[in-house]
Formats: sequence, structure tokens, C-alpha cells
Amino acid sequence: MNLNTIENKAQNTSPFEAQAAIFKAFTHPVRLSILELLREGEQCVCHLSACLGQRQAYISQQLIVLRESGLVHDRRDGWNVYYSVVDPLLFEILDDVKVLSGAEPSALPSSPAECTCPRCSTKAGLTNRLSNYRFQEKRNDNY
Amino acid sequence: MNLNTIENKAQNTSPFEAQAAIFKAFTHPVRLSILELLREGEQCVCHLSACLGQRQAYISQQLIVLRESGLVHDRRDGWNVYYSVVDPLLFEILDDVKVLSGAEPSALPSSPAECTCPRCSTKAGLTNRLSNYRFQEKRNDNY
DNA sequence: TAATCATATTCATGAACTTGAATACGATTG
DNA sequence: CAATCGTATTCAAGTTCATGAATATGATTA
Repeated sequence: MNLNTIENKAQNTSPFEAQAAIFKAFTHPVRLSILELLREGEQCVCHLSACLGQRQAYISQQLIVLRESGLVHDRRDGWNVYYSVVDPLLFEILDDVKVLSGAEPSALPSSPAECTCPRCSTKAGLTNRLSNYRFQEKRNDNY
Repeated sequence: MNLNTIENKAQNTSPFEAQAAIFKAFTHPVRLSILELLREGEQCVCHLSACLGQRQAYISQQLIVLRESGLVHDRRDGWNVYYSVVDPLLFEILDDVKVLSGAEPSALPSSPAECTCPRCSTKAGLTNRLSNYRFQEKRNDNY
């Protein structure tokens, strides 16, 4: 069985190609951190953006990669779009790779203590919303 | 917790970076097919080269990626170098991704019916060795 | 319908990966 | 030691990925 015929290369029909495509979606630290946050269930983009300290556009880019790979799907509810994993089997893969990478189980990246997401923090009212966002923008401009 | 500080980017200290590095080793169809062949135990480079119909140098390149990622290790025995997986947990990851990719279980890439590897095929004597190799070289020159 | 909010997309540049070709290396044999 | 065998490495050109900046889209509200 020749797995690298010209036909297979062109049409992407090899099962290994499909599997490699899935693995590619995992090869980015920000995407992995997004998936970790999705362990707790579906999350809106602004929540992910606030928790990870990354611009919304950047998070959206990474979410597009995850969505096009078929690992997550989105659901709109009013203003917000909520993302969640399609198959929880994904988390077993993350767990296994965590073992292979030698990460101690206690180093599991838990969700941040305080989420500045406008919709998720009921305590912080409208007064904090704009200021929080401007702080995010300012910090990320250093990159 | 900012997972993308400049320090972490430079020093590659984020746990997600380490996990992403492991995933990168999986993002190649030829490397995945090599790992499938390693399910049956350690294999020499010439066996992998013959089974996959790829040049030895090319297989070596992919094996280097797998070795540097820590997924496989090599053992020399005379002329041959045998590769095997470090942790069988790797195969569970492959199995899970196979499910996510929608591959039917019967489509498991079994080892080829006939291996033209000089050392593995006891039937084919020295008479077939050179001719087999020249056929390999010729066919791969088309790429 | 205009303004606002959350999210998505496009674009461009630099970095990283791919992969064939050529060649080097190290163990073995005579 | 010289030849041979299996394996590893280097190199270079082409391709893909990463990611910040700017802007577009689509739902909602006034």
C-alpha cells in the first residue's frame, strides 16, 4: 500500500492526511489553552479573550482553525457566540499528551481566578467594562 | 495567567508549548504511518523504508523528527538501527484521533502484505536485494 | 435606520515546515 | 585498511504557518 501516491497527495484522501490535519489544530499553545477553557463547557469569545489576555481578533483566528478542523462548533445567542468541543474524546487526547510531555498533573492550567469578561463577571458592572478592555489593548500592543 | 509573555515565548517554558511540540511530531502522514508500523514493535529503518515505499534518507528525516520530539528512541544492532516508541500511551492518542477523524476501525493501516526489506524477508535472498532497491529508487524518482 | 456591541475576515510580512538531492558517518566484513 | 552496507546529516528551494493591523459583518437596541 503506497500511502503517498500523487493522487492521494492531490486529493488528500489518505486516512493519515485526515489524522494529520486534526493534529495540526493542536499544534498551537493558544489553541490548546482555549481547549482547556472549554473543559468547563461552552464559552463565549469575549470570555476566552479576557481569560487568555489576547485580543478578540486573535482569539477568533484561532477559533476558526479549531472550527474548520471539526474539533469545536459555535452557537450564537444574541450578541455572543459560544464555542464548545464537538467530542469530549478530545480531552482524553489532551490528557494523554500532557502525560507524554511530562507535565505534572497539578500543573493543569485552571481557568484564571478573575475573569474580566463583561458578560461573565456579574460583580463588575458597566463601570469596569471599558477600562478593562482598554487595559487589554494597551498590554497587547507591546507585542 | 498570561500564557504568552515574551519570556515564555523565548524560553519555551509554557506547558502548552511543550504539548504543542509533541502534537507537531504527529502532523505528518508519513510519520503517522511510521508510528503505525511501530505498533508491532521495533523496526529497522530499512524495514520502514521498504514498507512505506520511501527513500531511506526521507524516512530518516522523519525519524529524526520523531526522535527529537521524544516519542521514539533508537537502538543500534550491528548494521541496523531499530526504532521503537518510548511510551505506548502514544498509540492511545493515535486511536483517539482515528476516531475523531471519522476513520472506520477496519481501515486500520495494517503492515504491508510483503515487506521487501533485505533483513526482514527471509525468503528473498541476496538475489532480490539489489533489484528491489533499484526499483524503489526508480519509482521514487518520479516525485 | 443609525449606533453599538460582539465577532469574523482579509491582508501582508516574517518565521517555520517540507522534501528532494547530495553527501557524510559509523559499523562490519574481507 | 579498504570496501560495503545501513543510516544520518546538510543544503536549498518551495510551501505553509503565524500573527498583528485594519476592517467587515451581523445581531441588537434606541
